[in-house]
Amino acid sequence: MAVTYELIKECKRTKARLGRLHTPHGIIETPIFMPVGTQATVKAMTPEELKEMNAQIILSNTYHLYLRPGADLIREAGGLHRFMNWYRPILTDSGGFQVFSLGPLRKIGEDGVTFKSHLDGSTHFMSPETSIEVQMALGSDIVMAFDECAPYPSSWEYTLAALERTTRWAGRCKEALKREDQALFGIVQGGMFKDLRERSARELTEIGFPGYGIGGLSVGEPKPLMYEVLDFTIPHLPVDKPRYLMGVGSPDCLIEGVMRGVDMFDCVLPTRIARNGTVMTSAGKVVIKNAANTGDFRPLDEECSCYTCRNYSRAYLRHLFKAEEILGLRLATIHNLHFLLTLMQKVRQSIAEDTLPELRNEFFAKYGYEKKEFFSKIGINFN
RNA sequence: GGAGGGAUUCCCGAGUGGCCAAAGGGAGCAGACUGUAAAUCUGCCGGCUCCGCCUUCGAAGGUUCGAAUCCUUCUCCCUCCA
Repeated sequence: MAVTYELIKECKRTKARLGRLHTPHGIIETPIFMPVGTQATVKAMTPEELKEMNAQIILSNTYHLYLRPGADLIREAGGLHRFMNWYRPILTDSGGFQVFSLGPLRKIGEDGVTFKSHLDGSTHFMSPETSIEVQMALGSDIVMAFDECAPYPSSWEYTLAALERTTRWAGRCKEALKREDQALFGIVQGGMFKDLRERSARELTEIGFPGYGIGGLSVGEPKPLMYEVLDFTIPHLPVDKPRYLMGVGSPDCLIEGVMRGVDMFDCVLPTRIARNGTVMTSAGKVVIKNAANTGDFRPLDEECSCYTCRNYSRAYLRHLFKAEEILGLRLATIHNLHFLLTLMQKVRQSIAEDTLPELRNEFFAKYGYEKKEFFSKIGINFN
């Protein structure tokens, strides 16, 4: 098998696990956060920068690369790793999420999905088979099944239909994948419904995959609901396979997810909010452009050891964002990715030491989540 | 010396008798962003005892029920002709 999961340790106090994922391009320590590089680039980052912050694996996207530059070109380039000069593991999303996010531009059928390109309006068809075909051309280490991510909220009936289709498509994906150096992960759907999540997990594990994505979450539902779904979904997934919670990346959700048995996460959040001028720090979010940072010559986060925090001040970052200098985006992106990657490093360490609950409580207290939840309950919202 | 044009809320700039606290930008302030149609989007942006009132459109005076808009004088700026 191309990708195998080695379970190293199960936390004594939570459902967290310490593991290793063996892939053709190297070993990944789990739990892990995977930066997203949709268009064969983690926006604003060079591979060297990603390596410096210890990114172990990155994501890319089948739908976007299929549209541009096209699968043939990447095959000709010698695969995605060579094309983008990243030789560590790559996971490719199937385009399933675009079925959700490009809502008005697509039509779902049993055979596959007809998309209108967001680039030029041209019509394209993507099925489980074509998604896998493109992903084989890309040559990613982990290939995701082509699924249907239902929006939130959706009815039980609609969610059931999407889940059943996702299961059938997962089977077709497995049939279609021929390369032995790639591993296919199935994706559990089922919305917020316990019976449907269980059903999806059961059907997929019957087919059998080297890993399982948990999809259809972080689509607008409240966080406690997402945690609840994780609580009743993960016990139905095999212990000896990695679980990948798709699209989740706020620090609190990462910790809560790990405590519920999630091994892998990906999210555009750190890179996107960085470009939009928000950084994550151990004391909570900081909007860089805020007037309060004008004369603040401290680093973004005094506890952070990233390139940005080692060399630059809040005042400088604020200046760069105000002046719309491209370096600002880069420095903020470096920081945010480093922040989450380091957080996951600490999480792994705390699992090893059986101190994850303490880490969680300390982190939340300092980051300000407990406080925020309290104030939002009494109707006050602040950053 | 002569002819003409112009001065609008932090900046640029619409508005030429009532629907104007005054379009639209910009700046400023604050917020959102979770398998990336995102270096994007949203809100606020004269003051107050805020369903109403007060102050404001170079200055002063005037016409009018009513003026940023019309008239008079003044100040400053710009263009052109000598």
